[in-house]
Amino acid sequence: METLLSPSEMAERCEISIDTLRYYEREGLLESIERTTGGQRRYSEDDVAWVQILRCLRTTALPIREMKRFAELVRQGDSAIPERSRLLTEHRANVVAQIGALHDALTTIDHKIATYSAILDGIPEVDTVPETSPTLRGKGRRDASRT
Amino acid sequence: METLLSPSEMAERCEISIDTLRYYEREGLLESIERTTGGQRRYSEDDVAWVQILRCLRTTALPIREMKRFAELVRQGDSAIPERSRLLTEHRANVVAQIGALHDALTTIDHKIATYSAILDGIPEVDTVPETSPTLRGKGRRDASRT
DNA sequence: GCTTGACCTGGAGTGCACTCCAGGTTGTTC
DNA sequence: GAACAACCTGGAGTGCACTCCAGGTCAAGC
Repeated sequence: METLLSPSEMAERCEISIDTLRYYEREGLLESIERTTGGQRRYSEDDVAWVQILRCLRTTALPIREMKRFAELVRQGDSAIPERSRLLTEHRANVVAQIGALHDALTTIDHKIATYSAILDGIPEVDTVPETSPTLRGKGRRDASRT
Repeated sequence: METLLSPSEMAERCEISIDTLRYYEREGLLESIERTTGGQRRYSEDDVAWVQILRCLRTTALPIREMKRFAELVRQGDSAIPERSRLLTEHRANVVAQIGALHDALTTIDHKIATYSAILDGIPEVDTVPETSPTLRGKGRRDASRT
């Protein structure tokens, strides 16, 4: 009753290329994929779930090397759950840090965009320290924003 | 009165390697860096500010190719502000998408960690659909979590 | 049973963003 | 003025995560 997926179906389902699927298998991230008598791969729903975890980890920039380690721990069964938990918890901190860094960058980008809008709206020098005298500084600069 | 920084000072200040600084210069991301009479680089505060923008863009995965385009637009002065604004606004959407993807991944990771904790605490089968009968399914599986 | 598209393998190639190196020059400190 | 670290250039090398390729096999429709 279980539906098995051909490579192209699997690729579409997981939003990943067939080549990447084979690459992951070669690297040992994917194992014991069923085959037809002719030797063609057939992926199960469990395989889909596992690839989705792999994708989640890749999205969050876990290196393939670490994903291999995780896959190895999964192979070891329940006895390796504490170690798997430790690995994911450590990685979680990285993800939180990444989100933080992106938030900071977003603030910078928003500030820059706001500065551009201000300049386009004719409000002068929003991005720079106001000059205390009308003296022209900075090598005779003419532009409202250097960047 | 302006303090100029040596390459190593600049590297430390911007948290970037000297090699990367030179690489950026070669690629045209950094321009008209001052030199001593002997030919050694001296970086200004403006250079620091610009490198910090570059770093912000790299943090958010803007490709070097796009950063070059942005640098080119900056070189063109105020007339290119609408285009710069457009570029950053487009990129902003990517950053927001990245943050969203990381949030989703974080949810998945947290769920996984919670499952592990539940297993370690002895609560069975939290990660899977409860069985309607005590029949053992899934190829005689013995582990509480497949992944 | 023939066509045609999907799939197989091992291995080579790609793009990106650095990173390192050799061989020489500069600048600071004693 | 000698020693020695920091710097210079052009170019080669690296690590990562795919991605592509050649040459052959499989399977579904007509």
